[in-house]
Amino acid sequence: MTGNRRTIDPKAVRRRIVDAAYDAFVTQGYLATGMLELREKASVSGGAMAHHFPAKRELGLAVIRNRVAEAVRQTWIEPLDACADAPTAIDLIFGNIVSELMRKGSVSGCPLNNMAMEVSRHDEEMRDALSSVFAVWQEALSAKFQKDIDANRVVGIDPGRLATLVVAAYSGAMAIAKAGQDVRPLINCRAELAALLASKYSPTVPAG
Amino acid sequence: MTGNRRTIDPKAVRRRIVDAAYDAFVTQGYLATGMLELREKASVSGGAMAHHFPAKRELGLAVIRNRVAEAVRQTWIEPLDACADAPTAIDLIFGNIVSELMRKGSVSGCPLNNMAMEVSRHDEEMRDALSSVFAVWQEALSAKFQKDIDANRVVGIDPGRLATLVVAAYSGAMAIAKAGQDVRPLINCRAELAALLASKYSPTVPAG
DNA sequence: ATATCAACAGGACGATTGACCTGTTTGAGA
DNA sequence: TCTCAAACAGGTCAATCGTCCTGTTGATAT
Repeated sequence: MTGNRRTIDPKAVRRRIVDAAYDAFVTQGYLATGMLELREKASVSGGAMAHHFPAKRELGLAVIRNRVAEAVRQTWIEPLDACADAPTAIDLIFGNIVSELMRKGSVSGCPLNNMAMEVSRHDEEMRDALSSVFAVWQEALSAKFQKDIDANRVVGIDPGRLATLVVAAYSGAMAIAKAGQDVRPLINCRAELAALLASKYSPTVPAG
Repeated sequence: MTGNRRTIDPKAVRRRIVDAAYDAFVTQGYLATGMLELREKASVSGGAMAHHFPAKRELGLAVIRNRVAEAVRQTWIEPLDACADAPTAIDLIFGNIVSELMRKGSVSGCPLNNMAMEVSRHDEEMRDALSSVFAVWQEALSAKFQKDIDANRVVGIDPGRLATLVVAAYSGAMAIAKAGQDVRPLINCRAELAALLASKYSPTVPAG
């Protein structure tokens, strides 16, 4: 019996490491997570870890560029493309997040925001990677607003500025929700943003 | 010569430590700051540090309850009390922050947000302390909106919900600004919030 | 078959962390 | 004046950090 044959599968090993790192970085934080802890979670030896990720910061960069960027794409950009207009998409996205948080029972925060707060001051390369994810997110939202303008669904808005506000409101609401372990900030921001967008999308005139 | 007389001034020593800790926690982060580093910055011995703060988390709690809460009070609650109405105050506060950040040339982020992201998942007592600062902040803003309602300056708004949106937009904009080392997210959110509040404070009627 | 290198195992490395120790000095009350 | 607890000095402690080492296995090319 040669049952303890060594399995050579670099892609799978690398994926296990990055998966474990993404989960740990998002829930516990980058600095609070040790390489030894990740080795155990991913069930890889020190040699394998060093082979794929000689330094922790390379693992951090991989998590940002692969997992965090993908998470933003899935939760925000895809629904944006699927919905008819921006307000519908934004309300749907907030609803999805709120539902999932209530199901899990705890608020671990926005992955992008979590990592950005912690590492952006220490490592310029990570900061750039995180900043570009924010930029992609905001530009996708801005483009959606622009589409609504082109389709005459709305007039008199600044797509870029409005996109910044939505992204900021989401990130901030998630931060407050995380600090209080309470989803209500997200619910409140969802309602306020919906009302704000509704008033912009349904034209009004001054009454004075 | 007895020139090296030991100076006994517990209040001053404690204040030096907390000052150094607040500065370091806000700019570098809680976990990224070592106790030895703080001892050097505050020029205190290991014995003095252990006497005043036997554990790091007690220092963290002191920073949150004394310095972070005070910072929020000064930058947000005081201008809120000084201004005629909420929109004026909010625009002033954003303007102050933007000016100071442009003067400094770097964005270290919102002190409350920075600490909340990092420690709220590890220490329940710190999380409660941070959450209560968020609550005080939001309630002060909500009370100001209520005052404006009582004074007939505005109608048809939900003070609590609107306060949540403003706090979230500020926190989130600061997070994006920090990640990109760029004040424009704050400028954009300032403009959008000003427009939003202006439309709520100057009544409009549907035009369709 | 043999050479070769990526992939992996297991552990050791120095550095640094937060905590805490014993001993000394100071100021205030008895 | 004497006592004693608070305040402080200086250094040590085990634990853990991230990194890297040597050695072995497996797949691939020739």
